[in-house]
Amino acid sequence: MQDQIGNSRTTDAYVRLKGDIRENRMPPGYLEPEPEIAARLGMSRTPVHEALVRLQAEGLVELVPRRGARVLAIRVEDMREIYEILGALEPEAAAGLAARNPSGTELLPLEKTLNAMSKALENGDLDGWANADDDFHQTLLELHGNKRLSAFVNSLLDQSHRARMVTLRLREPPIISTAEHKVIFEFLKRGDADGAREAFRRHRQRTAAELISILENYRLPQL
Amino acid sequence: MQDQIGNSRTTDAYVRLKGDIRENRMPPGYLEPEPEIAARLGMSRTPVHEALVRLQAEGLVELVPRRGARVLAIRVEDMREIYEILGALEPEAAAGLAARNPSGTELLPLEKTLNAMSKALENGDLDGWANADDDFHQTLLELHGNKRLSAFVNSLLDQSHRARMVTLRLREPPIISTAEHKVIFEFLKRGDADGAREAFRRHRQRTAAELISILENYRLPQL
DNA sequence: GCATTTATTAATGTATGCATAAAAGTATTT
DNA sequence: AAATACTTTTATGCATACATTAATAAATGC
Repeated sequence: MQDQIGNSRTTDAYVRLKGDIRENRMPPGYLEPEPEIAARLGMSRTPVHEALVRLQAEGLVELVPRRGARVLAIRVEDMREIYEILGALEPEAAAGLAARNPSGTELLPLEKTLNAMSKALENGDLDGWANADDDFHQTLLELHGNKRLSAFVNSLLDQSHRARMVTLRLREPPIISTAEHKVIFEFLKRGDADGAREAFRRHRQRTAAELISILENYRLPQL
Repeated sequence: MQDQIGNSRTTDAYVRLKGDIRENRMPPGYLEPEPEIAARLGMSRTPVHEALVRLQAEGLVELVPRRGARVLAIRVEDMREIYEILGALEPEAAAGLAARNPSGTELLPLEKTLNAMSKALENGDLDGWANADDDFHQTLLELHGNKRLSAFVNSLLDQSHRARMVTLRLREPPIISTAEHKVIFEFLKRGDADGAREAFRRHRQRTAAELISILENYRLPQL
């Protein structure tokens, strides 16, 4: 009696809960006991608990001793931590990728995300833009090939997803950001490691500063 | 009927298994079914399974469908991945710490690890040296304060621990390494961010090259 | 009416049972 | 003796039962 599509119940619970958190159906601060979640997902506590442990390891929820699982809010300090790490890792990855002079074919998946980004920007589709943005960063890391690096960055992007989505709506359309991605892409294509690194670093510094100043100006200590 | 010292059985299992892996009592490739582990640790399968899931998330074991948990070997590519990430993160952390001009008092715990390192080196105590080395890196990150960064680097150090211990015995005493740590410390004390970053970068580059060349020369594709 | 104590509820950690399914071992046939 | 089919063992995923203990509600004393 396995589940319809997915593999294990645990994975199913994990995916669904993560989606709920990502899309704010389970907003930050939301606290729900495991038995309730289990009932909601139509399974027993065991797989739910395992999924929650995974989500806790990824920093998305906190297991509160006798209360249940609480969806963690993202505070400004969290964003600082996350951007500091991204700012150290992603430029190096970009440089590494550029250094081995990737072919146009190899960079094709990355180019696709750029096109998606531009199109979404034209259409004023912010959600689409954010997805393409995530895709760009993930694809770049996959091309670079360091599995641990890409898994970790992915988890940081997951953690910050909600905050980025909120601030995206509190500012001008991401024209500069889109352009910066293109610049990074050009450096990669040209095989210019230092250029790619610096471009990425600037991009990260700018986005970090922007996001944090929005959080502070709008008095959003957490979301 | 809680356990003697520890908190939960799960944590107890986690700590013990991690220790077993770290100290090679469960060598790479070692495969053991969960019920057997549970019997060995004197508890039921549930907490053992949870502990194994945690260890799997940290990249120390692999859960093989109907066989049990296998201790993962560290291959050269893994070491490359790990050192690439450390090489990007640690120098930035050191620079960040230096940039805020830490006081001598604040750096005291770090200085202690340096002394321990020197002493261990004098006594030819390689295990002691390796512990002090780990302590230095961990302490530096704790001082820097980025929790996510320090947790992640810790997990990378855990993963590479065995490999580093083996190579440590296949080379000259770590005189240069010890000196490099002192140099990094001096830059931190002086509040020289760029100096600290570069010193750390050189340290990581050298140790990575050294370790990988040992693995290759001794034909140790995995350990 | 308020504080303190007691009783109740409810959530978690752990153990265990069960069904499923893969491995391993055995037997049968050729 | 080898290959195939069959049986047995065993490991896992999930469900569920139980004990412990925290949180809440109720009750008692002041």
